[in-house]
Amino acid sequence: MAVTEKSALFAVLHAASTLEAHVESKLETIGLSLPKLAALYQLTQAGESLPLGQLADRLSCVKSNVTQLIDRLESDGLVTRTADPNDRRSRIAVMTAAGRKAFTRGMEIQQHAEHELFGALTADETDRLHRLMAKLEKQEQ
Amino acid sequence: MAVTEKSALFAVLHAASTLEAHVESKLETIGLSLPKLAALYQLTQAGESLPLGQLADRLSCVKSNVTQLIDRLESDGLVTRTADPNDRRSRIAVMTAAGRKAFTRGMEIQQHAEHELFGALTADETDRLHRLMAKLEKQEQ
DNA sequence: GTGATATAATCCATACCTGAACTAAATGGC
DNA sequence: GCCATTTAGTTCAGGTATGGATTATATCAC
Repeated sequence: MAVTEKSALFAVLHAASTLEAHVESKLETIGLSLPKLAALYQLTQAGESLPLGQLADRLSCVKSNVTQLIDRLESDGLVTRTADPNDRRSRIAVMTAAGRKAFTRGMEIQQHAEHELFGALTADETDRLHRLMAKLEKQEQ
Repeated sequence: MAVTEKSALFAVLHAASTLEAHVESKLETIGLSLPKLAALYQLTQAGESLPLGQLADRLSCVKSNVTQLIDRLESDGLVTRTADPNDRRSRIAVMTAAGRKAFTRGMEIQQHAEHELFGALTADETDRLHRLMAKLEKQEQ
Protein backbone atom coordinates (compact mmCIF):
# COMPACT_ATOMS: atom_id res chain seq x y z
CA MET A 1 0.00 0.00 0.00
CA ALA A 2 2.99 2.29 -0.51
CA VAL A 3 1.86 5.46 -2.19
CA THR A 4 4.42 8.21 -2.18
CA GLU A 5 7.25 7.36 0.15
CA LYS A 6 8.27 10.97 0.26
CA SER A 7 4.96 11.40 2.02
CA ALA A 8 5.32 11.46 5.80
CA LEU A 9 1.82 10.03 6.01
CA PHE A 10 2.65 6.99 3.93
CA ALA A 11 6.03 6.59 5.60
CA VAL A 12 4.21 6.18 8.93
CA LEU A 13 1.44 3.96 7.54
CA HIS A 14 3.89 1.73 5.73
CA ALA A 15 6.22 1.38 8.73
CA ALA A 16 3.26 0.56 10.94
CA SER A 17 2.01 -2.15 8.63
CA THR A 18 5.50 -3.68 8.48
CA LEU A 19 5.77 -3.67 12.28
CA GLU A 20 2.29 -5.10 12.61
CA ALA A 21 3.00 -7.90 10.13
CA HIS A 22 6.17 -8.78 12.02
CA VAL A 23 4.45 -9.06 15.40
CA GLU A 24 1.45 -10.87 13.91
CA SER A 25 3.73 -13.49 12.40
CA LYS A 26 5.28 -14.18 15.81
CA LEU A 27 1.94 -14.29 17.62
CA GLU A 28 0.59 -16.67 15.01
CA THR A 29 2.84 -19.41 16.40
CA ILE A 30 0.62 -19.59 19.51
CA GLY A 31 -2.66 -19.02 17.68
CA LEU A 32 -3.01 -15.38 18.71
CA SER A 33 -3.35 -12.15 16.73
CA LEU A 34 -2.89 -8.53 17.77
CA PRO A 35 -6.65 -7.88 18.05
CA LYS A 36 -7.06 -10.97 20.23
CA LEU A 37 -4.07 -10.01 22.37
CA ALA A 38 -5.41 -6.47 22.74
CA ALA A 39 -8.77 -7.82 23.93
CA LEU A 40 -7.08 -10.12 26.47
CA TYR A 41 -4.98 -7.17 27.61
CA GLN A 42 -8.03 -5.01 28.25
CA LEU A 43 -9.77 -7.81 30.09
CA THR A 44 -6.69 -8.35 32.26
CA GLN A 45 -6.42 -4.63 32.99
CA ALA A 46 -10.07 -4.61 34.03
CA GLY A 47 -9.65 -7.56 36.40
CA GLU A 48 -10.33 -10.34 33.88
CA SER A 49 -13.86 -9.42 32.86
CA LEU A 50 -15.81 -6.65 31.13
CA PRO A 51 -19.22 -6.10 29.54
CA LEU A 52 -18.83 -6.24 25.76
CA GLY A 53 -19.76 -2.60 25.26
CA GLN A 54 -17.07 -1.42 27.65
CA LEU A 55 -14.57 -3.67 25.93
CA ALA A 56 -15.48 -1.99 22.63
CA ASP A 57 -14.87 1.44 24.20
CA ARG A 58 -11.46 0.39 25.50
CA LEU A 59 -10.48 -1.14 22.18
CA SER A 60 -11.71 2.00 20.35
CA CYS A 61 -13.88 0.00 18.03
CA VAL A 62 -17.56 -0.59 17.37
CA LYS A 63 -19.59 -3.12 19.33
CA SER A 64 -20.30 -5.36 16.37
CA ASN A 65 -16.58 -5.91 16.06
CA VAL A 66 -16.34 -7.00 19.68
CA THR A 67 -19.24 -9.40 19.19
CA GLN A 68 -17.24 -11.18 16.49
CA LEU A 69 -13.88 -10.96 18.25
CA ILE A 70 -15.38 -12.50 21.39
CA ASP A 71 -17.04 -15.17 19.22
CA ARG A 72 -13.60 -16.18 18.00
CA LEU A 73 -11.95 -15.95 21.42
CA GLU A 74 -14.79 -18.01 22.85
CA SER A 75 -14.36 -20.69 20.20
CA ASP A 76 -10.61 -20.62 20.99
CA GLY A 77 -11.57 -21.30 24.62
CA LEU A 78 -9.82 -18.15 25.87
CA VAL A 79 -12.92 -16.28 27.01
CA THR A 80 -16.51 -17.07 27.95
CA ARG A 81 -19.66 -14.97 27.95
CA THR A 82 -21.61 -14.77 31.18
CA ALA A 83 -24.80 -12.98 32.17
CA ASP A 84 -24.81 -9.73 34.08
CA PRO A 85 -27.06 -10.18 37.15
CA ASN A 86 -27.80 -6.44 37.25
CA ASP A 87 -28.69 -5.95 33.59
CA ARG A 88 -30.16 -8.66 31.45
CA ARG A 89 -29.23 -6.85 28.24
CA SER A 90 -25.56 -7.03 29.10
CA ARG A 91 -23.11 -9.87 28.48
CA ILE A 92 -19.81 -10.06 30.31
CA ALA A 93 -16.65 -11.43 28.72
CA VAL A 94 -14.61 -13.40 31.26
CA MET A 95 -11.10 -14.75 30.67
CA THR A 96 -10.62 -18.49 31.14
CA ALA A 97 -7.50 -20.17 32.57
CA ALA A 98 -6.43 -20.85 28.97
CA GLY A 99 -7.01 -17.18 28.25
CA ARG A 100 -4.70 -16.10 31.07
CA LYS A 101 -2.04 -18.48 29.83
CA ALA A 102 -2.34 -17.32 26.21
CA PHE A 103 -2.20 -13.70 27.36
CA THR A 104 1.01 -14.29 29.31
CA ARG A 105 2.70 -16.02 26.40
CA GLY A 106 1.37 -13.45 23.95
CA MET A 107 2.79 -10.57 25.96
CA GLU A 108 6.17 -12.28 26.14
CA ILE A 109 6.16 -12.66 22.37
CA GLN A 110 5.03 -9.07 21.86
CA GLN A 111 7.78 -7.76 24.14
CA HIS A 112 10.38 -9.90 22.46
CA ALA A 113 9.27 -8.64 19.04
CA GLU A 114 9.27 -5.08 20.30
CA HIS A 115 12.84 -5.50 21.49
CA GLU A 116 13.84 -6.86 18.08
CA LEU A 117 12.15 -4.01 16.25
CA PHE A 118 13.00 -1.06 18.49
CA GLY A 119 16.19 -2.32 20.12
CA ALA A 120 18.35 -0.55 17.55
CA LEU A 121 16.93 2.82 18.56
CA THR A 122 18.79 4.83 21.17
CA ALA A 123 16.89 5.99 24.25
CA ASP A 124 16.91 9.42 22.69
CA GLU A 125 15.40 8.21 19.44
CA THR A 126 12.71 6.22 21.26
CA ASP A 127 11.84 9.29 23.23
CA ARG A 128 11.59 11.45 20.12
CA LEU A 129 9.50 8.75 18.48
CA HIS A 130 7.02 8.79 21.36
CA ARG A 131 6.82 12.56 21.23
CA LEU A 132 6.29 12.63 17.46
CA MET A 133 3.53 10.02 17.68
CA ALA A 134 1.85 11.96 20.49
CA LYS A 135 2.02 15.14 18.46
CA LEU A 136 0.44 13.46 15.45
CA GLU A 137 -2.41 12.11 17.56
CA LYS A 138 -3.03 15.60 18.92
CA GLN A 139 -3.38 16.92 15.38
CA GLU A 140 -6.78 15.23 15.18
CA GLN A 141 -9.00 18.22 15.79
CA MET B 1 -6.46 -1.58 19.74
CA ALA B 2 -4.33 0.36 22.21
CA VAL B 3 -2.34 -2.07 24.28
CA THR B 4 0.38 -0.51 26.35
CA GLU B 5 0.90 3.10 25.33
CA LYS B 6 4.29 3.12 26.99
CA SER B 7 5.10 0.64 24.27
CA ALA B 8 6.81 2.28 21.28
CA LEU B 9 5.26 -0.41 19.12
CA PHE B 10 1.72 0.42 20.14
CA ALA B 11 2.42 4.14 20.05
CA VAL B 12 3.29 3.77 16.35
CA LEU B 13 0.43 1.40 15.55
CA HIS B 14 -2.11 3.55 17.34
CA ALA B 15 -0.91 6.79 15.72
CA ALA B 16 -0.98 5.12 12.31
CA SER B 17 -4.52 3.92 12.75
CA THR B 18 -5.62 7.39 13.85
CA LEU B 19 -3.96 8.98 10.80
CA GLU B 20 -5.44 6.34 8.53
CA ALA B 21 -8.95 6.84 9.92
CA HIS B 22 -8.63 10.59 9.40
CA VAL B 23 -7.61 10.31 5.75
CA GLU B 24 -10.15 7.57 5.07
CA SER B 25 -12.92 9.75 6.40
CA LYS B 26 -11.95 12.54 4.00
CA LEU B 27 -11.58 10.22 1.01
CA GLU B 28 -14.96 8.69 1.76
CA THR B 29 -16.63 11.93 0.62
CA ILE B 30 -15.68 11.08 -2.97
CA GLY B 31 -16.24 7.33 -2.66
CA LEU B 32 -12.55 6.44 -2.40
CA SER B 33 -10.53 4.57 0.20
CA LEU B 34 -6.79 4.42 0.81
CA PRO B 35 -6.44 0.98 -0.82
CA LYS B 36 -8.32 2.21 -3.89
CA LEU B 37 -6.27 5.41 -4.05
CA ALA B 38 -3.06 3.41 -3.71
CA ALA B 39 -4.07 1.18 -6.61
CA LEU B 40 -4.92 4.20 -8.79
CA TYR B 41 -1.60 5.73 -7.80
CA GLN B 42 0.35 2.67 -8.91
CA LEU B 43 -1.56 2.50 -12.18
CA THR B 44 -0.83 6.19 -12.81
CA GLN B 45 2.85 5.70 -12.02
CA ALA B 46 2.97 2.81 -14.46
CA GLY B 47 1.36 4.82 -17.27
CA GLU B 48 -2.28 4.05 -16.47
CA SER B 49 -2.22 0.26 -16.82
CA LEU B 50 -0.63 -2.82 -15.26
CA PRO B 51 -1.12 -6.59 -15.23
CA LEU B 52 -2.80 -7.56 -11.96
CA GLY B 53 0.18 -9.51 -10.70
CA GLN B 54 2.51 -6.56 -11.11
CA LEU B 55 -0.01 -4.36 -9.35
CA ALA B 56 0.01 -6.80 -6.44
CA ASP B 57 3.82 -6.58 -6.30
CA ARG B 58 3.76 -2.78 -6.26
CA LEU B 59 1.06 -2.72 -3.60
CA SER B 60 2.99 -5.30 -1.53
CA CYS B 61 -0.01 -7.55 -1.24
CA VAL B 62 -1.16 -10.93 -2.48
CA LYS B 63 -2.79 -11.37 -5.86
CA SER B 64 -6.14 -12.47 -4.49
CA ASN B 65 -6.40 -9.11 -2.79
CA VAL B 66 -5.83 -7.32 -6.09
CA THR B 67 -8.46 -9.47 -7.77
CA GLN B 68 -11.03 -8.20 -5.28
CA LEU B 69 -9.77 -4.61 -5.19
CA ILE B 70 -9.97 -4.40 -8.99
CA ASP B 71 -13.44 -5.99 -8.83
CA ARG B 72 -14.53 -3.08 -6.64
CA LEU B 73 -12.75 -0.44 -8.72
CA GLU B 74 -14.27 -1.93 -11.83
CA SER B 75 -17.77 -1.81 -10.38
CA ASP B 76 -17.04 1.81 -9.39
CA GLY B 77 -16.20 2.43 -13.06
CA LEU B 78 -12.67 3.65 -12.26
CA VAL B 79 -10.78 0.79 -13.90
CA THR B 80 -11.43 -1.89 -16.52
CA ARG B 81 -9.81 -5.26 -17.17
CA THR B 82 -8.46 -5.88 -20.65
CA ALA B 83 -6.71 -8.84 -22.23
CA ASP B 84 -2.96 -9.00 -22.70
CA PRO B 85 -2.31 -9.77 -26.39
CA ASN B 86 1.02 -11.39 -25.53
CA ASP B 87 -0.15 -13.65 -22.71
CA ARG B 88 -3.63 -15.02 -22.52
CA ARG B 89 -3.30 -15.83 -18.81
CA SER B 90 -2.74 -12.17 -17.98
CA ARG B 91 -5.33 -9.48 -17.37
CA ILE B 92 -4.43 -5.81 -17.50
CA ALA B 93 -6.03 -3.21 -15.28
CA VAL B 94 -6.54 0.05 -17.19
CA MET B 95 -7.70 3.33 -15.65
CA THR B 96 -10.82 4.91 -17.11
CA ALA B 97 -11.43 8.64 -17.53
CA ALA B 98 -13.47 8.48 -14.30
CA GLY B 99 -10.51 6.75 -12.68
CA ARG B 100 -8.14 9.54 -13.66
CA LYS B 101 -10.57 12.10 -12.31
CA ALA B 102 -11.07 10.24 -9.02
CA PHE B 103 -7.31 9.81 -8.66
CA THR B 104 -6.71 13.55 -9.10
CA ARG B 105 -9.34 14.47 -6.56
CA GLY B 106 -8.19 11.73 -4.19
CA MET B 107 -4.59 12.95 -4.26
CA GLU B 108 -5.74 16.50 -3.55
CA ILE B 109 -7.69 15.26 -0.54
CA GLN B 110 -4.78 13.12 0.63
CA GLN B 111 -2.37 16.04 0.37
CA HIS B 112 -4.75 18.34 2.15
CA ALA B 113 -5.17 15.81 4.95
CA GLU B 114 -1.43 15.30 5.12
CA HIS B 115 -0.95 19.02 5.52
CA GLU B 116 -3.51 19.11 8.33
CA LEU B 117 -1.91 16.19 10.11
CA PHE B 118 1.78 16.92 9.60
CA GLY B 119 1.66 20.68 9.17
CA ALA B 120 2.41 21.25 12.83
CA LEU B 121 5.73 19.44 12.56
CA THR B 122 8.84 21.47 11.85
CA ALA B 123 10.99 20.52 8.87
CA ASP B 124 13.42 19.08 11.36
CA GLU B 125 10.79 16.94 13.03
CA THR B 126 9.49 15.68 9.68
CA ASP B 127 13.00 14.76 8.73
CA ARG B 128 13.58 12.87 11.96
CA LEU B 129 10.23 11.14 11.51
CA HIS B 130 11.24 9.90 8.06
CA ARG B 131 14.56 8.67 9.40
CA LEU B 132 12.95 6.87 12.33
CA MET B 133 10.41 5.16 10.09
CA ALA B 134 13.18 4.11 7.69
CA LYS B 135 15.20 2.70 10.56
CA LEU B 136 12.24 0.69 11.82
CA GLU B 137 11.64 -0.78 8.37
CA LYS B 138 15.31 -1.79 8.17
CA GLN B 139 14.93 -3.68 11.43
CA GLU B 140 12.98 -6.33 9.55
CA GLN B 141 15.73 -8.91 9.10
C1' DG C 1 -48.06 2.04 35.43
C1' DT C 2 -47.49 3.06 30.61
C1' DG C 3 -45.46 4.72 26.64
C1' DA C 4 -41.37 7.09 24.41
C1' DT C 5 -36.66 6.77 24.44
C1' DA C 6 -31.88 4.94 25.67
C1' DT C 7 -28.86 1.31 25.72
C1' DA C 8 -26.64 -3.66 25.08
C1' DA C 9 -25.83 -6.89 22.09
C1' DT C 10 -26.43 -9.20 17.77
C1' DC C 11 -27.17 -9.72 12.79
C1' DC C 12 -26.34 -8.53 8.18
C1' DA C 13 -24.03 -6.42 4.28
C1' DT C 14 -19.81 -4.79 2.87
C1' DA C 15 -14.67 -3.58 2.68
C1' DC C 16 -10.15 -5.18 3.08
C1' DC C 17 -6.66 -8.65 3.77
C1' DT C 18 -4.45 -13.40 3.83
C1' DG C 19 -3.31 -18.19 2.33
C1' DA C 20 -4.65 -22.50 0.09
C1' DA C 21 -6.79 -24.78 -3.73
C1' DC C 22 -7.89 -24.48 -8.41
C1' DT C 23 -7.89 -23.40 -13.67
C1' DA C 24 -5.83 -22.00 -17.70
C1' DA C 25 -2.00 -20.90 -20.23
C1' DA C 26 3.03 -20.53 -21.04
C1' DT C 27 7.56 -22.66 -21.01
C1' DG C 28 11.65 -25.64 -20.62
C1' DG C 29 13.73 -30.30 -21.18
C1' DC C 30 13.88 -34.10 -23.66
C1' DG D 1 5.88 -32.45 -30.14
C1' DC D 2 4.91 -33.72 -25.24
C1' DC D 3 5.02 -33.69 -20.41
C1' DA D 4 6.36 -31.45 -16.03
C1' DT D 5 6.73 -27.22 -14.04
C1' DT D 6 5.89 -22.46 -13.42
C1' DT D 7 3.10 -18.47 -13.78
C1' DA D 8 -1.44 -15.48 -13.91
C1' DG D 9 -5.55 -14.99 -12.16
C1' DT D 10 -9.66 -16.44 -9.64
C1' DT D 11 -12.24 -18.70 -5.99
C1' DC D 12 -13.08 -19.86 -1.40
C1' DA D 13 -12.76 -19.80 3.64
C1' DG D 14 -11.76 -17.10 7.40
C1' DG D 15 -9.99 -12.96 10.26
C1' DT D 16 -10.61 -8.02 11.19
C1' DA D 17 -13.15 -3.83 10.70
C1' DT D 18 -17.31 -0.66 9.86
C1' DG D 19 -22.28 0.97 9.92
C1' DG D 20 -27.21 0.23 9.78
C1' DA D 21 -31.15 -2.53 11.23
C1' DT D 22 -33.11 -5.33 14.75
C1' DT D 23 -34.28 -7.28 19.40
C1' DA D 24 -34.49 -7.17 24.11
C1' DT D 25 -34.22 -4.76 28.14
C1' DA D 26 -33.89 -0.62 31.01
C1' DT D 27 -35.16 3.99 32.19
C1' DC D 28 -37.47 8.37 32.20
C1' DA D 29 -41.55 11.34 32.03
C1' DC D 30 -45.86 11.70 33.03
